[in-house]
Amino acid sequence: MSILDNCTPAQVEAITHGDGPMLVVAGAGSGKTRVITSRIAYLIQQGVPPWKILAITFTNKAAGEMKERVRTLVGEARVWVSTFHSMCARMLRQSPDAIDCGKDFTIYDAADSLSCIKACLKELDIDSEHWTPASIQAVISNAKNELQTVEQFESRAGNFFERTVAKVYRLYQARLQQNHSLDFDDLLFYVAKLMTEDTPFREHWSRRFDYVLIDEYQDTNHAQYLIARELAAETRNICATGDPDQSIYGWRGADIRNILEFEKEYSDAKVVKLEENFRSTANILKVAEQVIANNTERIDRALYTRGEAGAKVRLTGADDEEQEAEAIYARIQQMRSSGYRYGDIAVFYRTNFQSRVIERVLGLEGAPYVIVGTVEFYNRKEIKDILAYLRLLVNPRDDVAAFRAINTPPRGIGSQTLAALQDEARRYNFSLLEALERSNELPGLGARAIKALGTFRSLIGEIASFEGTAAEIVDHVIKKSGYIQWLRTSKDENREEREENLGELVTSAARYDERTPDGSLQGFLEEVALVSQIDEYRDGDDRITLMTVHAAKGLEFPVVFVSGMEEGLFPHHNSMESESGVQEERRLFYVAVTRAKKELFITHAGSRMRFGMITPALPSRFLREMPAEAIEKQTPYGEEIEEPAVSKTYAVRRREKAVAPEIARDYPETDTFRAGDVVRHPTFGRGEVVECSGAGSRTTVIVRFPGVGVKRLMLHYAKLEKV
DNA sequence: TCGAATTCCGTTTTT
DNA sequence: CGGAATTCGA
Repeated sequence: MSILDNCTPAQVEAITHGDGPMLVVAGAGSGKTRVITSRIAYLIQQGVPPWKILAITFTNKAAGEMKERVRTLVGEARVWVSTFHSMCARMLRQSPDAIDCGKDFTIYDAADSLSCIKACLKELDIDSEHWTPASIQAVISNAKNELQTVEQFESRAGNFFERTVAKVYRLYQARLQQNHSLDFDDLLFYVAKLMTEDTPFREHWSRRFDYVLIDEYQDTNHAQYLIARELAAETRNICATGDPDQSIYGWRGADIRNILEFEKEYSDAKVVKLEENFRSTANILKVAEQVIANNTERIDRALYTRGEAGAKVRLTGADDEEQEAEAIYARIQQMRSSGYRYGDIAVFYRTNFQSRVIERVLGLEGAPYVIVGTVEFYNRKEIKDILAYLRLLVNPRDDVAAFRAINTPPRGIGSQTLAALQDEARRYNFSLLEALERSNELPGLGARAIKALGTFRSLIGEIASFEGTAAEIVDHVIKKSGYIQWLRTSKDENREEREENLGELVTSAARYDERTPDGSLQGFLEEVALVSQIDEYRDGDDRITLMTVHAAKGLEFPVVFVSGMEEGLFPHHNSMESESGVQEERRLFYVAVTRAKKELFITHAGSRMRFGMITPALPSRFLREMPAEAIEKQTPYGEEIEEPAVSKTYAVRRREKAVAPEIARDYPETDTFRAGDVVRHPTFGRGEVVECSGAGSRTTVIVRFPGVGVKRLMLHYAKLEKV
């Protein structure tokens, strides 16, 4: 079978493009991934050595699948297919002198980085009400993505907040270096710096590949843009593919200009547009296209399909999230009776917490499902605990790991002892473990503490001397550290599940050993650090897939549910203040809709439990942007709602009075209520305030609604009016 | 120092 | 509501 079979002329044009830069602007469902894999196969057929081809994908899962497809097409596996992050880690490890700590560095994930930042804040005695460690982390992350060094950031810091962040950035970076650790952003940061400023490094890597292909180019940030550009500098055979309408990572530093200005960067670039959609029915595509047309910051283009109209997109308003989940379950069963399998079905949501209700209802009903993301496997407490020991074996200077391992399970090393140890380490510029080595002479410690430290010291020594495969080491650590014994005797209600997870960790190490014969514990840990949520997900099982819209990027399902379409949730509060924020949310919705092949259900709830409180919500503005002729409105029970063509409401079932889907207003936070006030609520009607407590955005009002009951509402969300 | 009890606080989205 | 941080008694 030829690589070009069943391809459209535009696809063939992209696949067979010769040398020189090329931009493939590919709409949703236009066969973009297939074009890239086919192009790789084509290049190999044309005699390009496979090891001279580099393909960069967005996730490791996509990388694996792409490699597999190339193998099927031309029986070749020596192509380098990887994500930016994995690739950068490999580049740094292959260049021993590239960074100060050489090639033996540990990769900190977001949680490790956060605890490091917390430690820095503590050390600097910064304790602000207003700035969370996470917000400081985000600012530092953005700075790194923009390639701002500590010095540059310091010189640009204007206000008090920025100057504070600058201090943290400096200390954080120093700690990372001392710990021989890199966070996610550092991987890109260092490689981008080296590619632009270090001649030997650049020369080596820009000659390494003859062809560079980058997928999801619309989601690259500045550092990634530079890395890609320099990697392809020698031959200029760069092929970028993406879709500006699917740019959904602006908050992470992704710069949509990278794709919009590709033609400026490469004036001789060939541009191929793939505008035929092969994935969705006409009705689904119509909904997607009409909604995205509301974005102003956009290149005008229209996708088309030659496929059938298909079923209308079904829109359902439920009273609350519980009913919404039940409605989804009911429609799922309906879909099954018309021939779909569980595995054909996906449920999307904007934020992770929404998965809980859906999960609960599906579980109650006994429907099989899999959640992609949420508390990912490697983020579980017990896993991170054991990983801390493993990381310490690979990199004894990893203080974040040392801090975690030293008293888990508890072995008599409390905060006092730990503080003394840290003082010692800081005074002599030691790592925590180095300070531990001389802990016998540590001043101000009691005999008990010294003994406890000695126990831990010999434990680490014992574990370090153990040799074996990654799986054997993991197993050894779980047992020797006393962790499993501690877990078994603990009162943790999830202890059995946790023990199973630890078993699963050994299994995954064993799988790594099998897959990577020349692997090491370090290799395993690196893989663990860089796996994404979606990488873990394997389709094929006959189960319903639950995931965030972000995680759904690049996937497709015959049946799709997009849930929680409410103002404040989708679009999300934090994005609603700016027009560009709303536009990114709209692109996100566009991504969600275009995942569907045959059947699309969109749902929203009139109220939702948030922070343990019922918070009312209006239908999302995006719902009003959908074309009426492609929509069918349904009750939560699946009955069609006959309504006038121009309707203002989506969610009226119980009450006759319509809730006007007007855009959420801002409510003055100071305008509080008192007991006895008579108020009106858009859903619950008239009521009397029983109690009002809290301040600012956390103000809580308890209201008794005659005939409805007593409700606890958050003033920030509740649209309460004084009567 | 430990662990149970209590309070606090959060939610975008993720490599 | 549910996990993390903090407090407090032993």
